[in-house]
Amino acid sequence: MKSQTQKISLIIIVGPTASGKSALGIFLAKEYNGEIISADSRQVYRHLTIGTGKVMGMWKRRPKQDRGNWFVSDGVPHHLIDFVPPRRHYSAAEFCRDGKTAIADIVGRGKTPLIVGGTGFWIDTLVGRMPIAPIPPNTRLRAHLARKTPKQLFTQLVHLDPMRAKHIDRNNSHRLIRALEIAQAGVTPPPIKSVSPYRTLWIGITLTREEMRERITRRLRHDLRRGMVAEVRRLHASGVSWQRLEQFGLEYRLIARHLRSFMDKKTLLAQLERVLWQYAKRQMTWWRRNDSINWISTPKEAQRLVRIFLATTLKK
RNA sequence: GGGGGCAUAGGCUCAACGGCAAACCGCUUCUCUCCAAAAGAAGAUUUCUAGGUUCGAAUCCUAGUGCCCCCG
Repeated sequence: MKSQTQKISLIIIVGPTASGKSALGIFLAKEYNGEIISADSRQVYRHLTIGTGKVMGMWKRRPKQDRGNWFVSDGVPHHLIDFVPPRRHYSAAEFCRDGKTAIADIVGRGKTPLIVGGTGFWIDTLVGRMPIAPIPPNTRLRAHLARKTPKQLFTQLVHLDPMRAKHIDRNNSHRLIRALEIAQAGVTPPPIKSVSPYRTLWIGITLTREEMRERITRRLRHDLRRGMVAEVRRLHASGVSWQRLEQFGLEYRLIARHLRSFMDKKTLLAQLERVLWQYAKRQMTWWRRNDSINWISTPKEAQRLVRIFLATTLKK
């Protein structure tokens, strides 16, 4: 049993798309008796496999008398991956909640949790860098507000929650609607800064621009050869709407358009490269302002950081 | 060989009575309190070339160059 005052140690691996996060995660998990919590807003969905770059894995019965199954890749259990039906929505708040449970579960069995993934926002909510309001989505309200212009939404927010209105992006309907949702619930949002219950080691994979481009292209070619287009066709055939595929973004959005003949194969390839590149840059923009990240370029550097990190835990 | 048309940013996109050269996409950078692979913001970059007319030219005139079309 850990003492109440001792924080749980977390290893977090981030990096732009196709940078090799998953492989590094598995490598470190094997090396240091870890289990992986995937932090990827698309890999949570079942049947989104090739397009999300999900690791190859199998659902296996959990050992001992433990209930349920888990997703195992290369002998390493992965949590919060491949478990949500594609037609259902899974939010950052749910990830935050489920992630905490998963961490407790892993630590409870004496293992080290490694959070690995490309969705920076989700990771930040999980580790307490970015608190979120415990107000569930209100579909009816959202549908109602969706018809208003950002200007109208902003005006409403000024009345309901002037503090929030002060800082919000007044052109961004998504954010305005969510802010109104929270305001209507009559709950004061959590403080900007909260104390994290975790002790964290952030590891970020850096690549030169050329390397990033190369990896994206290579991975894209590989995924197309593996049948990424067929995967999207299958999803739609099984009842996932074009609209839903559109929401998934990137590969799913563009391939869905291709399947509806909005663009030919050549255009598709060019567009895919483009949006993946843009995505990778957006990811980097998110992490660039996180000073805690140790940027590394080889597994050896990561290994060294982890060794030191875990050694200092034991001393305490 | 003869006739006609077109030429505006990185772009098989595209606007501008002779009066501040716009838009869209891309590019660069940024934002982020439940759609985050989402959504939003800011910025850089342009009138084919050489002359002429004019207070003033992307716009009118002349020539050149390139592309397209028609007639032989």
